Amino acid sequence: MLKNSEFIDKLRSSGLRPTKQRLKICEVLFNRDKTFHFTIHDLAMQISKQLKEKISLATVYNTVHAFKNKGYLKEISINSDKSYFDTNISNHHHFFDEDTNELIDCNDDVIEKVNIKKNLTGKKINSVEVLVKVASDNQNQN
Amino acid sequence: MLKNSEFIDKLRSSGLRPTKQRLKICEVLFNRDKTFHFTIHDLAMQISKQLKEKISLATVYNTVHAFKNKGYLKEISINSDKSYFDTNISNHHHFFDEDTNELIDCNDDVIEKVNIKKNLTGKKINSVEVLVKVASDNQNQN
DNA sequence: CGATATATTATAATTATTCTAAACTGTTGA
DNA sequence: TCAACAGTTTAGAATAATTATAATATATCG
Repeated sequence: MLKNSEFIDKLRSSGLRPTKQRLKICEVLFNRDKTFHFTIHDLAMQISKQLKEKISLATVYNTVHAFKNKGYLKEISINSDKSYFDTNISNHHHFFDEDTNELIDCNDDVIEKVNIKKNLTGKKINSVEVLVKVASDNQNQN
Repeated sequence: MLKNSEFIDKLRSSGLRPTKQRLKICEVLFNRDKTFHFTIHDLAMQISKQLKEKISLATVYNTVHAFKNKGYLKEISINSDKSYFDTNISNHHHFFDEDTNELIDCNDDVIEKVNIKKNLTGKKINSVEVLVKVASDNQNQN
């Protein structure tokens, strides 16, 4: 659970002024105990549920991207029509439940460190993401 | 290098009648030595480059999805505005070059088998995909 | 070949995301 | 405190990938 001043710090360090709308976004994103996996649509829904007024989608997109660029949010590689983000920025991987389109964190006890033994010359590794797609045992998906 | 009759088999087993357009799609997809990573747009471009006439995008989408569902093509999990596919359907992983938006296969000597030590109850693992995002060493991306 | 079911196509519809320009607000300095 | 300015918000337009539609064309099977 974070305080307002922490949200302001997060915004300022991302190059954004603290405004009413952005503070609300921070509250929905960061004022929680557990990791939050979301799409922009999810986030906008939660915000308008909590506020009477709506926040413009453009503002949500801009703020989320600023946080992503600063490293306060992680974008997750899934092939989907939407982009998924994660408030857990530590190095971890995911299950993706194809039945429910839900993302679930993989803890350390699920996947051990993936070792990249060779890299492309002249390139730097920015991230290593493992996605484990699962589905109900008694039906064929895809 | 495959023959026309092999394309017809592929189409038939995917539940599709062999038509002129679909055979052309097969040729572009499967008549090659090396793995082909592509987006629908890439594929449509290559086809119209090789033919005088254009194939409707709808046909390309439908055919690619039928092949994907049958397992002749693999969809790759990347967060992008487009979907990427791979003609290499064996179990393997990828580098994604963020400078060029290019996908490169990881051979066995790059990543060893990823071991999933625990799975969600009642779920079956459909795939395990590792994506290694790289970028030029002397610039900051993202 | 002829009948029928399936394909192709151009175009419209849909959806996520980005862009735009006008109205609004936080900030800074007097 | 207040004015001026730079940065923000917003609705709505623009863009781009993908899917749906419905009329026309083609493959298949007898």
